[in-house]
Amino acid sequence: MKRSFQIDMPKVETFNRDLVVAQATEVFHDKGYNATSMQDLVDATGLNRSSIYNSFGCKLHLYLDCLKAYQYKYQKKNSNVLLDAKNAIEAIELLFNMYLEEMISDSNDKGCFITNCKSEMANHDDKITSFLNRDQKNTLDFLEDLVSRGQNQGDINTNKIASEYALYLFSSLQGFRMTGILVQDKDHLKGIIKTILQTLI
Amino acid sequence: MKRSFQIDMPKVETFNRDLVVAQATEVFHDKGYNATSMQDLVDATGLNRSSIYNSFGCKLHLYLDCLKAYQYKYQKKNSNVLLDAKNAIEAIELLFNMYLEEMISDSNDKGCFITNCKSEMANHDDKITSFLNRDQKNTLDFLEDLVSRGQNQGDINTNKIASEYALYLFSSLQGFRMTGILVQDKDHLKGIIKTILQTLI
DNA sequence: ATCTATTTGAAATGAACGTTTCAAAATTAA
DNA sequence: TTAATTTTGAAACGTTCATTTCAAATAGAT
Repeated sequence: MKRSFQIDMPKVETFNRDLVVAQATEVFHDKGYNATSMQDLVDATGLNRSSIYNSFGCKLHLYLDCLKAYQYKYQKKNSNVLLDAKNAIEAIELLFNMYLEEMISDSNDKGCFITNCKSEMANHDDKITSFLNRDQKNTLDFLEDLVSRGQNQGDINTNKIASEYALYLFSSLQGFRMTGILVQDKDHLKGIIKTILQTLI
Repeated sequence: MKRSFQIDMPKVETFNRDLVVAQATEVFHDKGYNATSMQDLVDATGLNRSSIYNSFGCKLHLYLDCLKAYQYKYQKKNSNVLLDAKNAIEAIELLFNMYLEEMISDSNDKGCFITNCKSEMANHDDKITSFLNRDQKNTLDFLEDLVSRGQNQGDINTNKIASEYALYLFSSLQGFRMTGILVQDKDHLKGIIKTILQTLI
């Protein structure tokens, strides 16, 4: 722990914490939690085994840190997408397209890290389940706000209330990213996006 | 192996293979492949450790047998749904409703066993990946046929070709079952189904 | 240089892992 | 009964697991 208020300031964490988390995330995302060994993490981060335990506590805690970093990264990406969109429906399309590009640029797509976590660990560990529920709520709020603005501005229909469309989009996004694990054809994936959006227009 | 043509017919497999697979499936489905230990399977099946190896080869082979049994079970369920539907769109609705009922009847829904397998193991083991690709093709063919009939009979629109709608439904179904892991509100889930189907009408 | 805290290396912990082994028990057809 | 085969029990295999330990090395601040 850094304690900058202290008078003595001896050796300080030298490694880049964010980088280490990013390296660990890559392994966890690829292999899943249970198939990832501590040795895998030592190899991927270049950190000493003891250092990992000193700095992150345990395997599960490091995993949670990776989940949070991934969540933060994509929350930023999602927000940035909004800046490039002239309206809500285009924002949603850009959102799906962002994931599409990531999916096809990775020849062996691994799906969404958080969705994989849900599939592997939801309702098994309390901290994980809480994280997943919070992430779901965040995403739904983000989408509901987006749909709401689209409905106010007239580019999204008002057949259903914003929260209902938000849940539909949340569900669709998960399915889309699951599908991308085995379907790598860009046109096919584009077709899914178009069909998903059709309902909102 | 049973060899009924043999002259001598000594002790024959006594346990119920289908039952054992069903019991193993429950554990694999709940915990996933990697978190399931051989001891878990011994406990769940009541079989001796050696008997499992004699009869199923190895953990992965038993897992594959479970996947195949699950696949077969739901292929039958899907086919049966068609018998109760007066047209294609209703068949698709009944299909989603069948999953909905299963999801809410299980207070801790575990999602689709095969989708969880994809999330955990796709592109890691060749036999698993082959199974998943075959299952995907089966499902897409089933859905395409269904959509095609709906389009011929007029209850599904022809804005997109049947294969495109099939992929959309495949993706939507995966997302729907992923969503059900944490969303247990029946009305919310019903809303997703309605929205998914809206596009086809 | 000295104090303080971090990082490292390497070994050790004990438990759990998937899998194998094999003799004894069980079962059934001949 | 005898012969054939499966099932069982229990132990053992060697490996890997997550985690701990601790002395030595390192480095910033005084």
